Amino acid sequence: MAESMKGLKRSHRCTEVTKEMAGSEVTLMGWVQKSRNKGGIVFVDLRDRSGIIQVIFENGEVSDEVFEKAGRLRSEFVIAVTGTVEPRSGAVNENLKTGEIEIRAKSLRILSESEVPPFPIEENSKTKEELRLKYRYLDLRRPDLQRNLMMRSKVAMLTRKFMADEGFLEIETPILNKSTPEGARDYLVPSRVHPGCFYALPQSPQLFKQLLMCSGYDRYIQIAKCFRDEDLRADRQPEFTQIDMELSFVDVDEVIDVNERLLAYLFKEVLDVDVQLPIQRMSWQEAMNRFGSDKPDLRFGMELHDVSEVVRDCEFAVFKGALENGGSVRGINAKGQGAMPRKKIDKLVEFAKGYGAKGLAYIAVQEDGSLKSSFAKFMTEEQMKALVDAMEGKAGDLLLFAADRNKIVWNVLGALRLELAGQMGLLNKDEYRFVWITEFPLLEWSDEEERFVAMHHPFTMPMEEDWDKIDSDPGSVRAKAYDIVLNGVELGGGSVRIHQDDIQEKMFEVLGFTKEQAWEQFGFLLNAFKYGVPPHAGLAYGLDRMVMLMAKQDSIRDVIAFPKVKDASCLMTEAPGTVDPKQLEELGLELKKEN
RNA sequence: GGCCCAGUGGCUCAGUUGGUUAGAGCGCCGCCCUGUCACGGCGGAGGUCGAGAGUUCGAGUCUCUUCUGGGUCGCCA
Repeated sequence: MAESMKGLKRSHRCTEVTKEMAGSEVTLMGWVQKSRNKGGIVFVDLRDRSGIIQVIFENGEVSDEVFEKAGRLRSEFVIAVTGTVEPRSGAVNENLKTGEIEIRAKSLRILSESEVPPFPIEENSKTKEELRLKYRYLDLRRPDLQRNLMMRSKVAMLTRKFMADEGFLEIETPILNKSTPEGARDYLVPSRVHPGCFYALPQSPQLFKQLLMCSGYDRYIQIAKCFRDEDLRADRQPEFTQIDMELSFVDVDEVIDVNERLLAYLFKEVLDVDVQLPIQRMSWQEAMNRFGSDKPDLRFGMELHDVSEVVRDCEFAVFKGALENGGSVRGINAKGQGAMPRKKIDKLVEFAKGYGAKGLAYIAVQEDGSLKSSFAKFMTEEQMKALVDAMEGKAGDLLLFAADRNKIVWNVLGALRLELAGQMGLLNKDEYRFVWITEFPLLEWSDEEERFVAMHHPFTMPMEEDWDKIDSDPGSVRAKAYDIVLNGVELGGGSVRIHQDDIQEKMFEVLGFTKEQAWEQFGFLLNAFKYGVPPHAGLAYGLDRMVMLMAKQDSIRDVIAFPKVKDASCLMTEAPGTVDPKQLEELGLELKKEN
């Protein structure tokens, strides 16, 4: 029978009780982590979000009624205990923050009983995620998830504080918006009042924050929920949270400056980690050439080497073909992996094929300096030696090569580099290596759409020095766009926005919009720009990813209270669900009959 | 949409070349225990081996289909 807490008031959380409070009376409330009944004395580990403290019920010291009740306690019962703080008369428990003290109970109320939970409520759970997500409210009781969510709260709180001190205003933007076709798929919400019309949930507050700049709010921030109807990953959820900001009258450096100081502040306050400022900057081109990725993990080396010139005259058809088609041959050097068994190398080849490679060439430099290679027979001895030298290959190294179009070569070697680093144990979660990636291409060719698409978004400012090439060589125009990358994860990104209507019109033209289409989609923004628009720029972080890295987790699900699974459903609520036909009728919707 | 991994008591797992009645640890239930904290002792309950079909004298084990979860490619301005 659940008891009332009438007349009781919690005095402390469990680990707020200290040994200096010995002798005083406290009232604690929480969950029974564990009870150890010794017959004449009952030990109860009491848990709340702060941690655990031991409570003792001693026969004779408490009333028979209380002692009998204490004997009935089971895991996850919710109880209220009033008692005296005492230094432990038994052994100290080094594993507990409160290990030197205990509460000698005087009274006990069972506020709520509990069935046996379907999995143990404990740190470092080995329970399958499927089950944990079905009972997420129990999973969230576990100390590691509680720490993650408390850290997340702290990051959000500190961000607001820092940005407020920097003169930013927190302004909310709408959730029900107009759909725009560029970019990710929208989540749509049917309109009851306008049958056949739909709102779209925001993929980001992009256009609204630009309008706020037009309206003179010169520094805006929002911790904003965003929605994208795309397939999930360990670091992608259909709904996620951005720390979104926009600034007026600034160029790239000022955005970077305030954000570097924000990052340094957050990492110092939350993790006591010192971020060295300024954070390193690297152009997109350099990142691709050196790391095969626009989000390079700088915690380790294993950089790409372009060996196209070294192998230009060789007879190996794979290399020759790639070079003749305007591609390149590049390699990475996996130090000390020269003895890797053939089977494992074959697995790497398969791995590379998953990223578009047709194959993977390798040279294993043996301890005696001799070479084991998949393509030596097509090469002269001098060519092989030159290649090994170009790769800085030493005895015991494994050299891996990809030859194809640049995009594929980068993609393959970038992925391979990370895979090998993982296998070689080079990824230290305690190390935080930031880098700004700058000078992104403005446009990217889409084979599917057979046109250029915006790499960032259509409002991104091109670099002045490249603008004259917008007609002759659009692919070579760089943008005033920047990403902040941490340990190989894209933490955030942003750009300087176009505020000149002639440049904006040209952008739409290059992207294949007719004037009518552009006005149909973005008319409100283009109109706003007619009435005095300040130069502005902004940036948005993935808050979930940031907290994931800070909490040293591998998935953003571990820093989101109620995440969705791979098919975007919720195992706990079973959303999405069907709706009553009446609701559909009201919305003017009819479902297609399934065959 | 493609590829890869996993699914065996409540939880985590083992289960040999297909062969008796499918095991272990933890948890759970009962009894005992006044200094435990991975408490201890004694006893006990609990399994359509994710589902379906097939091969076979015989399937947890082999084949096919399917479901669920995870990773990833495509996708994610």
